[in-house]
Amino acid sequence: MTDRGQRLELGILLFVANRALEQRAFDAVVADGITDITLSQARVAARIAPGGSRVSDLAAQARVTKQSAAFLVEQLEASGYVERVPDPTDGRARLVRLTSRADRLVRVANAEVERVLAEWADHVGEERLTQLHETLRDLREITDPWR
Amino acid sequence: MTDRGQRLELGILLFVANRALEQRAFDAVVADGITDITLSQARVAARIAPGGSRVSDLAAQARVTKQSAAFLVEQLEASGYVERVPDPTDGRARLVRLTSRADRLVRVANAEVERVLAEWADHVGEERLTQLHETLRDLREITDPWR
DNA sequence: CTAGTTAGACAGATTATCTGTCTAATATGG
DNA sequence: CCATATTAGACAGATAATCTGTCTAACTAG
Repeated sequence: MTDRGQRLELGILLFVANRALEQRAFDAVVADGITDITLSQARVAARIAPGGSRVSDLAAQARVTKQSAAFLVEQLEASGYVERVPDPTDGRARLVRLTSRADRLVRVANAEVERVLAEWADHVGEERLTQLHETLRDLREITDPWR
Repeated sequence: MTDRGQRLELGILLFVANRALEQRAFDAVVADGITDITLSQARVAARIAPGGSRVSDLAAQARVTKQSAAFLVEQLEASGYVERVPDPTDGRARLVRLTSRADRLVRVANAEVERVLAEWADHVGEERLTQLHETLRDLREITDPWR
């Protein structure tokens, strides 16, 4: 059974799992020879939508101020991983998009995430991992103001 | 069903849930009038074991270097939330312990976490929340080198 | 068309984090 | 018991990340 006292550790458990996944993906990227990106930059890059995202949205999703997000996007742009184009639907905004230079980065990171999830599935079973995912997806409805 | 593509978002989901919980707890502390602590400091403080923890252990659990952890502990000590005492079992080490000044902090944060978890249980059901917790606890065996 | 809001740029300061080095204490293997 | 290796944490210095506050241009709603 899971009593109240133990429940307080849920935050730690979420942190540990998230951090383990993130670190494995980032380490794989570095091991692949991609060393001109930091973990903070990668966190922002990982949140860029297929068609491009606004800095404000990235900031909201990464839970940092838009100034911080803009700073990281600036560096990603300098490294050539993203480009900023005017948003056709809003003259104030610019869309941040991944460039082709980011392809390898994305591929390597995703491959490692798949590998980690396979290990997780081995450990707790496919079904429980699926349940974990679905519960978190449902929780997002009340924990994430963005989307 | 949860296909492979969707699985890649698990990292984001873990992040969102963790961050939501952490932010709610921290906001509650600030709302209670406790403003002389930062989120980073609180993260370290939340990992101090009942009998005290070594800086090295806190660093490992918070996934930062021991220099970073030492820096945050130093500030927590200056604010009076923790004290450092020699570790009787190891002459090199010092144990970081919460002081009585931290009591209110801990109480307010824990109360808010309980509140958030009650909301989560309302949203996905007690059973699924319990499953979430148990799956994450099992995953910790392979994702957390510490403990 | 006016008032309010939003996107992002700019400036400046603070906070958090890292790498590298050092000393003292502990643990280990012969 | 001693030599060696490891560990805990302090110290120094540099860098990275983050924040608050302000400003302009562009959108939105009444």
